[in-house]
Amino acid sequence: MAVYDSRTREARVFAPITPPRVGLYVCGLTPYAPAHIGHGRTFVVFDVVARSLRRWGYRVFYVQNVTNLDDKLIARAAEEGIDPLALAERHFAEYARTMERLGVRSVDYLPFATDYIPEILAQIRALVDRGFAYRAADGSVYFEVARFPGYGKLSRQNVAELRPGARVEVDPRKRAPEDFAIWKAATPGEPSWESPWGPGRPGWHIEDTAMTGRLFGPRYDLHGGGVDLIFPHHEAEVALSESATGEAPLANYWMHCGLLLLRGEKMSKSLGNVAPLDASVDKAGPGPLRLYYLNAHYRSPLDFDPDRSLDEAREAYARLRQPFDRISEALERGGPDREGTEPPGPLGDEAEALVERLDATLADDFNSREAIALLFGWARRLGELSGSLDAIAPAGLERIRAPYDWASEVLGLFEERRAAPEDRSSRVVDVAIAARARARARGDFAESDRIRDELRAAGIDVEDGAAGSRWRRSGPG
RNA sequence: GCCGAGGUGGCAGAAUGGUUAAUGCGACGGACUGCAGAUCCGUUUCCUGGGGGUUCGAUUCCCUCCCUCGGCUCCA
Repeated sequence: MAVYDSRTREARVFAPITPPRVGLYVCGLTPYAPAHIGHGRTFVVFDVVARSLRRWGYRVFYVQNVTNLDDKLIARAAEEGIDPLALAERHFAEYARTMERLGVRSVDYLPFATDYIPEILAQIRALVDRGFAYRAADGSVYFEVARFPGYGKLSRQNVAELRPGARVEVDPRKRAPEDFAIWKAATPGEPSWESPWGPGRPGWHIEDTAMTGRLFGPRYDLHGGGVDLIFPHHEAEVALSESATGEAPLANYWMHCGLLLLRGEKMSKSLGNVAPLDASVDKAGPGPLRLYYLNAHYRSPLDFDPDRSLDEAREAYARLRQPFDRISEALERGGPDREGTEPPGPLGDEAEALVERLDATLADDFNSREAIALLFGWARRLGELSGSLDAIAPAGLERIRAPYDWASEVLGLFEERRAAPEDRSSRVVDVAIAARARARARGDFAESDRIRDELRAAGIDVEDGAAGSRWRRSGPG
């Protein structure tokens, strides 16, 4: 398995510190507002990373932090007149529901920043004691970048050439513009904790290193997040942890997910170009949305067009899953004891070889796009024999379904199909279809069309073919 | 200004120092159908930002220019 490490800027063979265990840490959400479709990309990508590693035998401990207290949360909560921690809780609950719908279930632990205050204070203490951090007059504590010579090695930034204040105003309490707050002095009315430097709350960067220090130790295997976090956030994490512990590197591999752009630009509240994640799951369905995300290399930027991207993904997803549905239906119809033939030709062997190839493709820096292209090839292959599936014995059907099972396990596709097999065997629908068949047989197309329209209104699509009528649920797949 | 990622057909997006540059969407044609949709098959063999260079051969490697996007100390 090889992964592109954004620290060394090259693809490297993956070797965990203590195999088969893998510590995976991904920067999660600051739940000050509902998650948008760009967040979804990052979390689906790392869901596939975790699924893949587990499939290949690694025992992954996947941690994704939740920054449940920061300036934006406090500002937003003040607008709404509620407690910032409660606001975070509310948006986090929605986020968790959306992740569940999207099939993102690989995360083992979602620690909240405010649950790690003792670890944060301990790390600040270590940094102050070692001379890497200083207390400002108001009781805030800052990390002094000039004391850490390795600063910039992750992002390859040169401190002298940065442009302070480009996006965020420079805090006058700092000794140097590049210093950053690790403890923020309390403001009346905001949540705060006692500390040796006065009451306050944690800065952003130190929450991650306090958590990983506690959960993984001074070094761990894999750190992920969006590319927009490389600087300053991840650079600050490196500086904090390596200064506090004296051990390096903090993470052996850094994976950075490309941004999802909305018509060429990053989503932001100020531009007003935010596509909410939950509504996108509603519109596209979990499977198509995952397909959309995974249909680009994770490191590439991905351009989202709200007018067409989700529709395209739905069309493609429906096409991809068609043979899978046919196989599953054939299996359900006959039961495991149904008699039948072997799959024609060497198809079963091809399926086996394809699964190996899919694993190899994903093992090459998680090239999900290439894997999807291979899966479409398999769909085409199976489409050629769609009519004769019924003749194949259950064991044979399961063999040729193997690439789809792979896609389900690793990419998280087609899970909705598995979750709701009862949709396929609704007696009521079968009765309506039978009534419509009788109407068609006697040439009563007005009645036949009326039944079809009513079924469609109820979310059932009817398809007429040579072998009779078939039906399926319409709507998000 | 500095750091980084990109520029591939109508659109979204892969890949590779070498026969027709994947895959999907869309479009077109056909099969199926009472019609439609869905599905299946086929076609879309004049697509690699501009200019240099290395090479027998460059979309791929090197240089340069242009453009877009991201970051520059609280963004997935």
